[in-house]
Amino acid sequence: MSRTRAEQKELTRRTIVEAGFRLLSAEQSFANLSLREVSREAGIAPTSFYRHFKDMDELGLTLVDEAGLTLRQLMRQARKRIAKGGGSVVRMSVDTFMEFIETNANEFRLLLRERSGTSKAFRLAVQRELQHFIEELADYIENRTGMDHKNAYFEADALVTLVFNAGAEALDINSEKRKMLAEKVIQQLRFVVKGSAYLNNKSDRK
Amino acid sequence: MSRTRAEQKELTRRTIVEAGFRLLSAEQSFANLSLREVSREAGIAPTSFYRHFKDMDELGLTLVDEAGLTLRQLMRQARKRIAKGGGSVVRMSVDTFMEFIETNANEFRLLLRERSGTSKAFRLAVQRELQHFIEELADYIENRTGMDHKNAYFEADALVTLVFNAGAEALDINSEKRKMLAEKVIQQLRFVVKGSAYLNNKSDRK
DNA sequence: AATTTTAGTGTACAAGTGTGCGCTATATCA
DNA sequence: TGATATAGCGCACACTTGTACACTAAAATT
Repeated sequence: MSRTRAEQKELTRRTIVEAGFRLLSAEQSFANLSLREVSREAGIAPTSFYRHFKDMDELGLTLVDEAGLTLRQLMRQARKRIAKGGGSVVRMSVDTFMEFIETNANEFRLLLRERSGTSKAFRLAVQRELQHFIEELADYIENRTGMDHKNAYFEADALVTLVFNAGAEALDINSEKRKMLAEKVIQQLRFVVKGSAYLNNKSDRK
Repeated sequence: MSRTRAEQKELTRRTIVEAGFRLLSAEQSFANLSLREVSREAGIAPTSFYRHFKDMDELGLTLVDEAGLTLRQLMRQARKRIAKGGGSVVRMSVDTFMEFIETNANEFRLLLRERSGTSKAFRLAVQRELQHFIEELADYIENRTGMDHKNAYFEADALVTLVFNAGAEALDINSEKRKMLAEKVIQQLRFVVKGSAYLNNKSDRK
């Protein structure tokens, strides 16, 4: 059993990470979260924190990674559902994303805020997560429509930007207004898709 | 001269406001700015701060208002230039906005960050500033194209969202990459404009 | 000229912070 | 079994923070 010790360590680490997520909310961002606060929530001594993370930044980057992972998993799942023959790709993706925001509001808030936060490392980490979606979507568009890579990328970037921003808006409104919001973003995505198709049809199918 | 006193007060108030702006940067946001820090920068005693603002929140809202005002003035100026017969409306507006971000980076950062910050009052204040542009643009589109109000609004919202986000991206890159960025956002705006026009031509002109 | 108002000051305090240091218990290794 | 490594703890320290309070000088009012 050369494991019990490492296991225990990993367990405590998880406790800290989860304490971190638990403390995020509309009123508290990671930036104004203190090492002592996290330690308290995790039920460990402040100095024990250092056994697992060099400092709060290291914890923060871990949280960003995990939030990104959660989002990616959800979207992959959605893609499976789409492939299996569900409805519109656009609507399905938007719905999935909105679902993510409702059930993982604080994870999303983390990404949203740190994308423009004061730590360059954080900003880059979030950017990387978004880039992931943009490139994947760009490939999909490129294959699907045959348009050149650059324009496919521009289109994908616009789509992700619009959805992400709608997500941010969703955080502050009640479920009544969310219907209107969903309608808005879907229409906006249609604008982009149609506009891109129109501007790229030098010799294309519909 | 029943003024000297009120004048002096207003002067000190300005000093505080400007100290606030001066302390904002890529590395420091308004959220992690302390009352004492601002007072120090303004050259007054911490307790004197209260003669002008109830608390840091009140100062913050003032800063948001002023940043919004600056942006609005710049855009109004741009519109005049456009009316006088300059080039493309889209390119002109984007150029003006990008200019704002270069010469007023910290004002923009303030808007960008507080839009998703931990204070609802701040978020609303920024939202109000953006709404201003969206509605103005929506009216313009509605008059220009005759499309219905809702779709004009959706289009305007998408355009502002895309430009604002490009601004956020611009903050972290060198002027070499900004060219590519400008190209990207302009193309994306074209997507939206064309797509919107296409989807709304039940009986329209070009 | 006497009185009142007020912008700005300095002191003080309680609360919170990150982190260095030395200790303990116990899992791991030789 | 004896030696070693280490996760977790408590204490201590030097800082920073917001703000209450009593004060002063001078502008404004009477």
